[in-house]
Amino acid sequence: MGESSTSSSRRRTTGTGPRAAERIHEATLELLIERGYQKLTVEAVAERAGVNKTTIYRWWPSKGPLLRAALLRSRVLDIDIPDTGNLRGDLIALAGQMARLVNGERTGPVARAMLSGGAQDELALLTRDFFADRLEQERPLFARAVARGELGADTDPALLVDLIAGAVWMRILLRQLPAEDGFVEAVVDAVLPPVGVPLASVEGPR
Amino acid sequence: MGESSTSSSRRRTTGTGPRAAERIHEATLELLIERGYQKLTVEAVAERAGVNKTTIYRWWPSKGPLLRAALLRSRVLDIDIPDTGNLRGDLIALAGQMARLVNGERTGPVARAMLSGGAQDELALLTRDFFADRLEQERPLFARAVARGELGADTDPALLVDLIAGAVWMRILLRQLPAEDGFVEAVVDAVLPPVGVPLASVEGPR
Amino acid sequence: MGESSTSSSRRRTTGTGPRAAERIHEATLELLIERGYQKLTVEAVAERAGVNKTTIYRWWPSKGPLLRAALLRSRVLDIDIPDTGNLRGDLIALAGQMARLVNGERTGPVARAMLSGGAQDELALLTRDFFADRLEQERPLFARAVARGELGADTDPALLVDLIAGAVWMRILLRQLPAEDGFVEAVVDAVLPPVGVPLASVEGPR
Amino acid sequence: MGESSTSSSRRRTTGTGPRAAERIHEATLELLIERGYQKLTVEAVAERAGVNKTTIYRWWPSKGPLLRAALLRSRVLDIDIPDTGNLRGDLIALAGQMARLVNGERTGPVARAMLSGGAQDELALLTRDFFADRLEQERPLFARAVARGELGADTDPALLVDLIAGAVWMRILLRQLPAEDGFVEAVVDAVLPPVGVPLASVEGPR
DNA sequence: AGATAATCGAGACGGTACGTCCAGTCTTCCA
DNA sequence: TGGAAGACTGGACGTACCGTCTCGATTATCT
Repeated sequence: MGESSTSSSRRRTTGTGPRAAERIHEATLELLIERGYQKLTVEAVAERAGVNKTTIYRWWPSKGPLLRAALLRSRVLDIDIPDTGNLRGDLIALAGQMARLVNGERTGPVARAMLSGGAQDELALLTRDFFADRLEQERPLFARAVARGELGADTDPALLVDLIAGAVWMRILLRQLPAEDGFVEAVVDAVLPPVGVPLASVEGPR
Repeated sequence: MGESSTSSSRRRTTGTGPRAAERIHEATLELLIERGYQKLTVEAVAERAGVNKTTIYRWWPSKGPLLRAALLRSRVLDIDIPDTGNLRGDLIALAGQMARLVNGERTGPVARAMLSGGAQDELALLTRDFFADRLEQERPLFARAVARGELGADTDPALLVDLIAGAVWMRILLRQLPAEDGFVEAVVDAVLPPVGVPLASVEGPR
Repeated sequence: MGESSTSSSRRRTTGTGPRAAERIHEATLELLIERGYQKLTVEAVAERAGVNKTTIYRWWPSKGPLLRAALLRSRVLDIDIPDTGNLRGDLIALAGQMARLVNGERTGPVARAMLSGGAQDELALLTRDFFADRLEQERPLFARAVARGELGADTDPALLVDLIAGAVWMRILLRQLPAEDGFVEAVVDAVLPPVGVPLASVEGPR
Repeated sequence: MGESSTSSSRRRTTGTGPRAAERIHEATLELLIERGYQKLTVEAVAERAGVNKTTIYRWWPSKGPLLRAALLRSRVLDIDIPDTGNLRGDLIALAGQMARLVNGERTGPVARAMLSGGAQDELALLTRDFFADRLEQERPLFARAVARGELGADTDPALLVDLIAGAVWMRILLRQLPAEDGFVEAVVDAVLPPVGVPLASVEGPR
């Protein structure tokens, strides 16, 4: 709005990034998908984007921040907060999204990159923020569940999310096992037993 | 066994690895701890081990397998299967071990390395096998719980383990949050709700 | 003159140089002295002069002409034609000036720059003109000597100057030897033996 | 001798330089001649020599030492000490060699390079040593002249050489004037006046 | 105690990418 | 509307490691 108030040709790029920012971001993601985070090189990004290497270094100090910017500008990390009317449905939808993120042809490499660089590298910030943002976006979902009486008011959403997301990432990326049918449901049900219906298998005293 | 059938000192090294294997493994782990997986270089390992670079390449094709060998020879990835007499205690002990593995000064870098290289790199095998081995070792624990009646016979131990381990790794390594007191208990209790008490009514401190 | 005929403030700068010409010249000479010709960069000059690089490139095509302009505006290359009353005294004074030019803290780098760029670079013009100008200024000195009968009318001043200057530059800049006491006198006397007074050391038939 | 005493295939290269030293030296000189010292790049040398850039950097720290090595291995800087039977003839021959060195199609760029880098750069050592070596080689020439009685025993050969060489370099490289016929003779005669004839009366063609 | 493998070290190499500096050009804003 | 600033392409820098190769020198077992 205010940006275009004075003149249609007002500066768009200043402070924002290089003129070829979009091509650079695209090239970055393409190469991430093709080669993985470790083999992603600034040099290759520059070449594919048809841009000089120095242009990239002028705007991003290294591979990590570059990828971070590319991911933020893209929508691959966006999530879609479900609202199915009940907690179980919402969580299953969420878990399904995660499984798809982690498995997807285009998104899987991104998830892997978060593992690769996320624990110590320059990507650590991205990873932390990604999960933190997700959690913030998911809070209303849990608030609705509390309002519906499906969840105690003192339940910690972070814990539930960590359990579900952790299981999905663990299974698919670290264990490298396929997520069979019913996996996400099983995960959700494990942390969220149907109200009033004890797990059929949990008969004995625990 | 068969190897030493003829003589106690007979060909310890042939086909097994370089003479300086031990120094190489030590150097590898030291450098992993100091620099992290990405900045771990074969060249530095060779130098610190006082060995020629070619010697390392003669025995391991690259960084991943080298680190794999070093980790397998070390005991840092070993787990200690608890037997506290009840499932909850066992799982809390297990989760505590995981948290320590992931947080420890010497073991944290190893865990991070598994994330770094584990999802696609040459370390993927190590990661997969590590978690698979763990699960195998943990099976008796679950068998005891089933025998005690704490768990249904059809419960999938893998799911429980993925939930617990996933939450721990997610929280500490990806979210990069500290594991506060009570975290592991909360994780275990979340997947293992008090008997006969529907989740929705569990308002008490978890 | 003609420039200010209409108005005192009329286009002082047009065609003359950038507004910050003085700062740029100063910065150029400072950096030449600090770093030498080869490491003198337009970029550094711009930064030190507090001016954008393009401003410099608008006015001078490259490093050489820039330095040339800076030197011409400064007085470091000026010479002072001596008039001691006799040729030997004049030449010794001249040679002394050269030695000081070549050795001086502020002027030495300039002399070195003329060597560095003078033989082929963009500074070649400067170098050629510098020595040509010098020679023109020195001609009266030789004319006086001829008038005094100290020199044959057909003596080539250029040759004498080349011999003297060449020896000084050679000794100090190329051989990189100090100019000891008596050096300039020896140089002058070698090309100009005192009339009728054989060099004390030149006894034998030459 | 001792090197080949044991076996014909004994190591030839150790400590001497890269295997492709000769090709590298050739490429260096070629490029020096084609482009001049300033535009001589290690990268281009590597490419022309069919060698990787790192190979060059493994052996020489930078352009200067590389060129120095190339020049020393080549014979372009060699001089040929004349022995014509009299001092004047010897000096004229020497001065002629200098003029040819400085003017030659292949040697001129080398001389220019000595000016370019010789006064302060990494080539300074080369320049200094080149002229020092020359002088040492020329000493016998002057000794012969002294023995012949053409020169006083206390004459400083360095001074004569500086005068002659200085004049040649000055005239051709700095003044950028051609060396007309008779130039070297004039130079020599200027520092070596005809016996018994005071300078002022030397009217003849010089 | 030698013969014979296996193993190692030293030295060098081509190659990729790094991150940086600087040259010189182009585009865009501002006074 | 011309001067200045900012962004850009492009070339080279010098470095770190990669993974490979050759060749002689060591070890360690075998007979």
